[in-house]
Amino acid sequence: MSDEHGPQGRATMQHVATLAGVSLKTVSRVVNGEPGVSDELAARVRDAVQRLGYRHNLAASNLRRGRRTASIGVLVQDLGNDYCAELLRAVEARARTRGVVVISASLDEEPEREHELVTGLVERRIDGLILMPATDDQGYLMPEVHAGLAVVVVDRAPRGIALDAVVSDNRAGAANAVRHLSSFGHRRIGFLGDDPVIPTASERLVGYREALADLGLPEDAGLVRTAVRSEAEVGAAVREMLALPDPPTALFTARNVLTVGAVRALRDLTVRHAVALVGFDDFPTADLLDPGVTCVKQAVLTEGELAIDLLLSRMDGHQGPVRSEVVPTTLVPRGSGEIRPG
Amino acid sequence: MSDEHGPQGRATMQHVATLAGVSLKTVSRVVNGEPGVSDELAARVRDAVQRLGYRHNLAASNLRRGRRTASIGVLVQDLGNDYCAELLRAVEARARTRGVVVISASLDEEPEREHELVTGLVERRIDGLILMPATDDQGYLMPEVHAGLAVVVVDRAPRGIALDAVVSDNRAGAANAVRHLSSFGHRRIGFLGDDPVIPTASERLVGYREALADLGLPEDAGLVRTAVRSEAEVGAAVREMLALPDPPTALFTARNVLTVGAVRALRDLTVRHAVALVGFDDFPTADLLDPGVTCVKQAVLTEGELAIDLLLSRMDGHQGPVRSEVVPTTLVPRGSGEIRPG
DNA sequence: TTGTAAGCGTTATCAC
DNA sequence: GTGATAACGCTTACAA
Repeated sequence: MSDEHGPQGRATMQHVATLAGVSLKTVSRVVNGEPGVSDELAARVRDAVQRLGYRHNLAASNLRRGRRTASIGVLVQDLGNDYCAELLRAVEARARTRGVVVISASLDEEPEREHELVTGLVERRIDGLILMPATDDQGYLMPEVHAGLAVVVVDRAPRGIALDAVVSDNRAGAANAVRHLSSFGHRRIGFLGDDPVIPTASERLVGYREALADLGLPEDAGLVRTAVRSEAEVGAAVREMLALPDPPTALFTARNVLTVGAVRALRDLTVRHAVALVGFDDFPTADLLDPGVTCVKQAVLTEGELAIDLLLSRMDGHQGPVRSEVVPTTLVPRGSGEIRPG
Repeated sequence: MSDEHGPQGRATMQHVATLAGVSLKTVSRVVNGEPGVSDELAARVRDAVQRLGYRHNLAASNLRRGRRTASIGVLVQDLGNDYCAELLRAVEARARTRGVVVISASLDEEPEREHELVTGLVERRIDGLILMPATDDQGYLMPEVHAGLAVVVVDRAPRGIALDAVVSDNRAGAANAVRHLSSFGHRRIGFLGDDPVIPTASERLVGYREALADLGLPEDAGLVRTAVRSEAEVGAAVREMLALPDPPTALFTARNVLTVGAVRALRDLTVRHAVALVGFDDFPTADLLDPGVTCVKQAVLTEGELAIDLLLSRMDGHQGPVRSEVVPTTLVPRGSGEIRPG
């Protein structure tokens, strides 16, 4: 509460020891709650700690102990995205119970950032890493894993290296969306997705195609738009697709941002009750829109919990072979996906 | 890429030096890009670094250098909330340009967690802290600030200590919402807000009351509901309020989660086009709902940038008096706030 | 250009 | 019980 020391710099154990009139080691014992210190000295030490505003220096402590830093990194594409934010929350909750702090950052699909951030985190000696990769090869992590870094990849399957992973069943989820639309009579279903270099985007496209093939529906190249990145771009894509001579009667959007953009476009075109829509990845107000937006919901909470559990087990020394969890999705019908062709 | 060392433990500079056949100091020079090392030795060192998978240990480096850790903490209420997530993104973007990593966590309005997390971060010797307080007194930060920790408080004014702060103009924003509704003929405007121990909640309530007084409208205790915490609770509150003998013709919800809950309730009651609604704090699909939801929008990006700029300036040694930024809000009319009384 | 010594704040070892 | 001393991995002086 007081200020025995200057406005700059922290008191060290030595300062505390001097003020308390004891040795450095005694302070260390008190601070670490080790037994074998008389009540009187312990009290003197605690008093000095208070007066100096002493705070234990974990960096120095870990350096000497050779212990872990009790910190993990979580690298996702965009902390502003609901999927990523929820994932982080799930990880954080579980990490806190272990006294582990979470260093998080967004990659924005930039491989460069992934490299930079991983380097920064490794130099800070994080104990574990949960990664939603922006690179198309995570082989560069090999030395880190070898040196004892625990790594779990989420949302996208790891490439170029065998790592524990947690992913949604993207193919099955996408295929299910198409089958759902087909069951309501649609035969011309448009696909709007991200750049297929992003594994989830390509998996969802594969699922779309598989379902079309299964259903005996022809694939029309004009109804497939990939590399649609933003809400603005998806609006233009929807407009173009619906202006085709033989337009689709239903749309499947492969990411939540694209779904919202498509809803906006359909509303502007006043066809929101005429063109069916199913989106991959849920979003908070999907049920409040008119019509409600039918979504393929990912079990984000489950994925986050699986990821942190896998990570913690590795951090605890688990040495077994790589584990891969594929988490099923659920289709939530809300109206937009149950519109019949006009 | 190779594994000269075991699956546990990291190579140190000494290992590199031995393998390269040079002194420890030479390795240090190469790793830190200091001049004055012959090309040949530098190459030998780099080769050894590669082979051993050596990574610079920032903790040890900082310990000796007495330098900063190039890390900051960001403690918000809920990383899943759009306001918090956007704030974090803004902070993160700016921090990255300075090589500063961000350790983030959610407090969920629990003072205990704030204390725990701050302690953990201080023990890790973060250079700065951006805090959305869950405590009603941040005086406990005094010794940390004194010891050189840079702190900026966001969203809620600091209490019990003078700190740099960035807050929305909650009173003016709330008052503006009420005036807006009044200008459309409403005289009975319901208030739904959080627990008034939360400063933003009480400020918004004050703004509501001030506007009523200014407009010469009577305040009806039955139209004011505080301590509404969740989406579920707000639904019940809306139902009760609208069941009153003399129900409100308009609602003002003081937080985005409550706004969404109110929209859901109004829809379920099939009065969404009959009862006006203005919400404090914008949310992503507010324009897509039917009617669009009129919101008092906070300049989150601006707030985040101001916060990190204030923090960085303190971290750079700025010693001036405490600065307090009050960021204006904007009312965005979208339909729900322009409904006239029935 | 390269290497040696000491020390950053802490803890482990082993004496007193 | 308590305290000297060395050491963790690194960088700053200062020599060579």
